[in-house]
Amino acid sequence: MAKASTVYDVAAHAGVSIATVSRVLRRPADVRASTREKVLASVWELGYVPSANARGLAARRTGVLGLYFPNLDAMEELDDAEFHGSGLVEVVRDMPDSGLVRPPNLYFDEVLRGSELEAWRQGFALMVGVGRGAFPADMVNDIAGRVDGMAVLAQSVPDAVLEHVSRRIPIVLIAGPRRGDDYDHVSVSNAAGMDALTTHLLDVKGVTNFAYLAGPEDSPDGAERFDGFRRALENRGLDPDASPVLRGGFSRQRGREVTTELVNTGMLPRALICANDQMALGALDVLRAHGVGVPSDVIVTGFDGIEAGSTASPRLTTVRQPMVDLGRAAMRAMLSRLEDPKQPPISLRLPVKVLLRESSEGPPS
Amino acid sequence: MAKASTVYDVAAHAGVSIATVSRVLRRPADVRASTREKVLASVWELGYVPSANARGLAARRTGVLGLYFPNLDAMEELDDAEFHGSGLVEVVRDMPDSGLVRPPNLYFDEVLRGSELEAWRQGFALMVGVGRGAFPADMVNDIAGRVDGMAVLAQSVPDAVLEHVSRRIPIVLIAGPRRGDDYDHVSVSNAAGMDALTTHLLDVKGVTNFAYLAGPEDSPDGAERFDGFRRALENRGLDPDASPVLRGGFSRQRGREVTTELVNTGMLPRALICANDQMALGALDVLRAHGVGVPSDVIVTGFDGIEAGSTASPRLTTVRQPMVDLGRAAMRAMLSRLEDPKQPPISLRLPVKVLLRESSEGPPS
DNA sequence: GGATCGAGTGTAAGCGCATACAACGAGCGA
DNA sequence: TCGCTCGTTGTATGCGCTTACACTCGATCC
Repeated sequence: MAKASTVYDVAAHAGVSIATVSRVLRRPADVRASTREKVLASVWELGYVPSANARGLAARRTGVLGLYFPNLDAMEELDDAEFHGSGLVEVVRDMPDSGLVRPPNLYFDEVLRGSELEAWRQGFALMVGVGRGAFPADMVNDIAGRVDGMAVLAQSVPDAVLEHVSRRIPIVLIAGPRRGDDYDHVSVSNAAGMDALTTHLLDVKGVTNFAYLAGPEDSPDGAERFDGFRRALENRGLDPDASPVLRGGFSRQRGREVTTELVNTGMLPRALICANDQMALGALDVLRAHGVGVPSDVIVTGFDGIEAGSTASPRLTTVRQPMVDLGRAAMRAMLSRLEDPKQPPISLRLPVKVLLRESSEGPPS
Repeated sequence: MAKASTVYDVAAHAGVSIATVSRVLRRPADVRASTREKVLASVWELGYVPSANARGLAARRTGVLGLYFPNLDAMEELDDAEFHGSGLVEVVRDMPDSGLVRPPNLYFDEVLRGSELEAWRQGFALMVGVGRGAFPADMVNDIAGRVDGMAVLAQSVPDAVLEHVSRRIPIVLIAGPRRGDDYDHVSVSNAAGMDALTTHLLDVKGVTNFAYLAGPEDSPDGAERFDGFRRALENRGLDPDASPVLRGGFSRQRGREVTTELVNTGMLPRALICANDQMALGALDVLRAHGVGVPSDVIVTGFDGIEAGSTASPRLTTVRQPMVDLGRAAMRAMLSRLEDPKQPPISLRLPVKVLLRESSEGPPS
């Protein structure tokens, strides 16, 4: 690493001009085979790796797509304790509530994988940023300066900032509400999914007595799901306002708290509809602890389709979101916009899948 | 996005020179307050976002750290079927083996999160790359040209390529074997962890009859774990070669297959030690299906500490790797190398934690 | 055999920014 | 009052690459 070599070094070493070196790397067909090999040999010998900065500057494109997340995991609060463990190994008894579980498989992991996959397929690299700290807007700006386009997760960026950076690069919104026709937008069928699930419980399982465990007030996805729930009831002539609605916070812990309330007040419904899987898992925790049978006494359902729901017992009935596809679709929309900036706004709704499992259906046959 | 504005536009609009614009953004304290505000107003009005390429070129650093993974998920094989679903919602009965489960929470997700966190803390952005396709080396090269330093997951890059790019930027190896003193290296105490777990089984549970479900031949981590297993037996005067060793492939499916063999041949041991959690979960699947009690008849243990292991039933005894910390440590090592290129090679071993759960200990008290 | 053509290569002009250095003016001490 | 310093701003250069354009030279054509 003494001093990274440049096109000039390679050109000198191979006895050609820098333009030829550049051509060998960009459009090898334009160079005579013998020259090409000479240059490649020099590249290898000098350990030459082209600077993406210089290339991007000259070519007016970076070849990078960006993905920006809000900081839902609050990981910045981790301290450094683990780096200073006393020894190499520690043996502990891990009780169900030890808090030793690892960070859950977040929504984001899959969106990220999908994004990376699609970006790669199209020949782009992917840059990720997580909004946290005092100045998330700075991070957005920073990323915006590094990429050819950026996908942004719902509500994670103030409108003003979004508008600012969108003057430089195309922006794609993932999930959340559509914001007018200003940005391309990909999301999933939240309402239709919750509607279908509720309708199944109404029609097939004959449930009429519900409680709804809602997400935080400000979640647009949560709101859409709730709408779907209400719509299903209305379609069957039931009064949607008759079902108690408990406000949660999308966390397992909040699911536990709210369910505990329900148990303590003796107001357990026949079916507990949760706005996401985490809360539903929290509900299962509490119901099991109180000896309430699921689904015999209470049916529990979630939304998202996280892995933990499929290994819980009973396995959790849920609505699976195509999160990987969400990421892929976002990148596609972005590239399509890059190709044709003047096309009309893209707005994509990805289909969801209701997964009926033992928390609503009973033991598998 | 008509045309991204530049320093020149901002300078003209604010009636200052480009140097002043640059200063306002880089070292605001060097500029008189009134000028600063004038410039910032222009920045905002013009939707100016500085080009990281130009900045990086001029400043000779990118402000980006890289993370490179091998493609263990084989996700590129996904096709586009899901994009063409017939409707918005589909309702399906999801049996335990429907294959509808989502991609597992990979090792990588957490390494990635840790990396991003630490990079952010140090004021860097993170770029990720997954090796796949015909020319993974190209991807490595591409990333290397974009970043100030790169962390690489075990065995994912050929030595020659590694050596090539390491002439341009510092490289940190994550997990896997150390390769001489050429690179900085962070890993976990695989052997010590497996040793401690096995020793617990020997001393506390009184197990003497083992079978070992090993990973693929070429996994250095797998080899270290196996060494730990053998070491524990030797330390207690047992013959390590007496325990049958089944070769797996680190996948749940392989775990199932191998365990099925064990069941069919009636050679079930008292304890089945698996080289990772995925295989252990596969073993649990099969044992449950055959009515074999865990841990009453057979004790099962894993390695890694993935989330699915903590929601399985019985919950899986395992050795938890600090994967998030692994990512963080890699970034730290990189930055430390960046600060002082001449310091001696860094080699870090992170501690692991043996988590005793119901698959070895029986029901919680 | 000279004009024409095309493949292959070189020349040179930026791309948008950071920054060393120069320039300038106001405040200061002597 | 003169020269000096310090704070503030402008000028000019270069970071490493891509690419339009010019150029060379042997092959082709009439």
